[in-house]
Amino acid sequence: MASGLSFDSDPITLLIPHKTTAINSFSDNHNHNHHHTTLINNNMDAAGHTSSPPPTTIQFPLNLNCNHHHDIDPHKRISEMDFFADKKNDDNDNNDDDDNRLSRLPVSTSDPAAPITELDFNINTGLHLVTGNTSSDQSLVDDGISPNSEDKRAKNELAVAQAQLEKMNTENQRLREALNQLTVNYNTLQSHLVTMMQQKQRDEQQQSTDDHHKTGNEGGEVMIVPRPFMDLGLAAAPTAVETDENSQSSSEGNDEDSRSPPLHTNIGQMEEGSEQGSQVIRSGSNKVQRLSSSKNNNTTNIDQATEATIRKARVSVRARSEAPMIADGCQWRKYGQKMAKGNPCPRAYYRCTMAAGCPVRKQVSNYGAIWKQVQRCAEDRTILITTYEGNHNHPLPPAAMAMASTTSSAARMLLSGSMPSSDGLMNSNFLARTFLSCSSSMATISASAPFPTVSLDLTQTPNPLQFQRGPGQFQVPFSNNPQQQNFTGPNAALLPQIFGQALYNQSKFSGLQMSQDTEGGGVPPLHHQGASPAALADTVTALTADPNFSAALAAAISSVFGAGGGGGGSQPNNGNVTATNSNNNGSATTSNNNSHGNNKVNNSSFQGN
DNA sequence: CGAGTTTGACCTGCGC
DNA sequence: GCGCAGGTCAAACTCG
Repeated sequence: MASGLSFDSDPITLLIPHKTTAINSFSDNHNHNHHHTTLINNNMDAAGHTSSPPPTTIQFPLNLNCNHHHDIDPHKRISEMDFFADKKNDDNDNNDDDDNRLSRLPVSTSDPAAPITELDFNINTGLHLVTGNTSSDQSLVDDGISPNSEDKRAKNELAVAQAQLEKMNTENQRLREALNQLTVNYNTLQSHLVTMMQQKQRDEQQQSTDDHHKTGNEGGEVMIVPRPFMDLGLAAAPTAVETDENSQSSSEGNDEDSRSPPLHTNIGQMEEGSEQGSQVIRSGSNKVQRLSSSKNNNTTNIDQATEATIRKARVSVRARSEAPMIADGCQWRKYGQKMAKGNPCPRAYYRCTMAAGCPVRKQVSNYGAIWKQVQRCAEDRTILITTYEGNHNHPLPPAAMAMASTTSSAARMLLSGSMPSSDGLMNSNFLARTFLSCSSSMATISASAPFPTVSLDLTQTPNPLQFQRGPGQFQVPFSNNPQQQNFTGPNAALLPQIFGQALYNQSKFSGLQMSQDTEGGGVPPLHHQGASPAALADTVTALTADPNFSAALAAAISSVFGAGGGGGGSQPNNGNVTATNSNNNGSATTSNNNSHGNNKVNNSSFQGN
């Protein structure tokens, strides 16, 4: 089992020391690979012979010790011989050999009679008989009237039985593999089915949307969101691909082009700019609200409403940082600022500028939100709430992708509950589940108005011991941007890498889970690709059940976010990942302005973009 | 001069 | 219907 859950060089390797705890927590449920651990515990408990509660574990040492032929205890011998006896008796019914039956009795029952001693010895080394006995028996048979003829015959039978056993084992193995393969195929088909159903649903919605769009252009009042650009809930790779056709179909009469050059490959602004002849394309989100609330009362109201709800799903990341904005790997441009009621700090509105028309927006507010929620002290200005909304319609750097995947997965999980990850985003889904499973105080879901929101609270103070973990644990790859290595100490810029690392680890973990299932033999792999949400949840739960995991994860992230709070933010980096000196004025209301060198808000220096 | 930010005004939805 | 609050726009402003 220890080898089965080996995390190799992953930072999550830190789980290993606590693995036994986790193992014991769920080994009782479904993993037979853990019986070795259980066996050890039983043996330890067996010193008193009374403290081993479950009698079921008694059977497993027999299987586990099967490789040690010299350690066969009487129980094992009996069980094996009984098994042979049954088989032989079945065979003897056809062979009608009375002598064999008679000679077999002592063998099968391992009768402690005298003749059995030698036979017993042979049995103990019986595995060698499979290959060696035939020839030796023949040589013995050449003796003709040897007094040991019955023994020879018995050995011969034993060899045959042994061969049969091996054959059966082989076939059993083959069947097991077939079962595994079948299960995998089943899961794959199920995923395809779900994908196709979703695709069909989207197509239908798209069709109705196009109809609405046409009528909206005619009437000049209906604003249609063509496709889930801002789809946090159903963000998937195909979305970006499908964007093109949607954009082309909806690009007509788009006034958005007046502000930004037409870019038909990234037409996220179509989402907002469907109103023909409208002077100003305002309030994209409001349009979405309009879409969901009043305008679409034709056929697919429920679906539209659902999709609108999905579209408006938000992911709020609450972190502790002195920087005015966390670095999530994207370029942002501030387009507004508003004083929120009851919030002493204004809320800043950002729009993704990595691609023209990217619909992703985010709101950044300081402690105000928490102030409003729990009346926190005003000194706690390190609390930063970043709310993401929308889905990028362009390629993202790895760091940004990690964050985007995390947020979108969290939103998807919020909206879909246990939707199987048929879209290949199971990894991020896993991470989201991980986050949401880590702690109830770490992740909260607010389905209340106005929009369903997943809040990832990364402000929880982790276990201080987690910070003492050695290098290599939660190691953050800086290779994406060598310039970042100039930073000393943790930095908010590391967050995407953390997420990405977690994603990477998660993918490896899923792979391990797979192999574990296939090799365990006891548990059919029913949840390889997240096809079984419950099983996946079990896995996540098993992983996150270890408080050290959540603590370590929170520690890593909090250490990233809390760079400023912990004194690591000596430099006025202010969350700008770029290695250039971002002369952020430190104002709480204006974030990342005038980042000289690269005028983008942040994170623009990722390689390869 | 270009790019990004600031900030007042505007729009919209919602509750009373 | 009115007022409030959230969200957005765009002219003005800042900065390199």
